[in-house]
Amino acid sequence: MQKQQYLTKNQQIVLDLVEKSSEPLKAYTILFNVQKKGIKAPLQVYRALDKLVEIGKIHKIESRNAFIACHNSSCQVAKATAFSICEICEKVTEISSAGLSKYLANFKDKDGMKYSKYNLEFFGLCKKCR
Amino acid sequence: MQKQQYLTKNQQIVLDLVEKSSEPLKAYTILFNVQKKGIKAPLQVYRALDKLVEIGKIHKIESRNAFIACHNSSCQVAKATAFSICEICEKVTEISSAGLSKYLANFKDKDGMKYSKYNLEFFGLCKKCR
DNA sequence: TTTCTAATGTTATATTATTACATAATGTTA
DNA sequence: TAACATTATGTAATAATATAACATTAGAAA
Repeated sequence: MQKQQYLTKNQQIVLDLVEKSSEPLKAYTILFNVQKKGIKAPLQVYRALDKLVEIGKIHKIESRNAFIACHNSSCQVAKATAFSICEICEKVTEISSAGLSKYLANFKDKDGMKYSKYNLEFFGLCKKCR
Repeated sequence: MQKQQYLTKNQQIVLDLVEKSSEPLKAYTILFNVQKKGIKAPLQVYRALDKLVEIGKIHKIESRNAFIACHNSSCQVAKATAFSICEICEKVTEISSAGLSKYLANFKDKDGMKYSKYNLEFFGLCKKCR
């Protein structure tokens, strides 16, 4: 097999669910919701999630152990992600700011090291919760 | 009780261990290493960690579920953290860049929202692993 | 067709984190 | 000091998150 061209059945089932959701979903919430589609075990979910993250279709919100669909058409690979997270209602929004991504992509540390990947999570209160 | 002034026994034991470590430690690794000091249960470790994170003495590396001592004297509160993580050797370094922290502290999203807190994790290869 | 690789299915288990409840220690207020 | 409030502790049980191991299947390439 060369590079996988289409999503597999399990990957598509998981992606459909995550895309329909307005909030980040946890792995076991996903599992519960796809059991009627024939996915029975955690590992089947985690494997689909791993692949979907790898190809940039979804992102993991690390501080929440939850997964959200990518809403940034330019994320073909999961390598530069930024989110805002409301500390009250837990609403999560993907930030797409050209300025921010440019700044971070070019950021060099003291040793002049540049990075191939980053994940940024901002916390605060969303409009509604303020 | 007012604001706690000194660390408690368990907090100090956990902090000592994390500060001595050259790499991020996982909660159960900490537990294993402090059992000789009388800490017996996971919860005792997690409670100490929670407090230490809250007061900024340590930080959690979210993508690794591990804890590292703060090496940035200005981190009195855990509200603005940035790390570089080597994807091969897993070395983690806290980044302290005035430029970066200023940029992120002032970052506003499309709605003009500013954030009270952020966590940024950069990934790449460290000097040794390149 | 044979081979290679990726995906699947399944069971079991490892790892990470919290709930619940009882007790002790310390600070606050009357 | 007594009564109280708050924070920390100890302990057992369990919940939530994630992976290992192994057998099988499916599709693409040689």
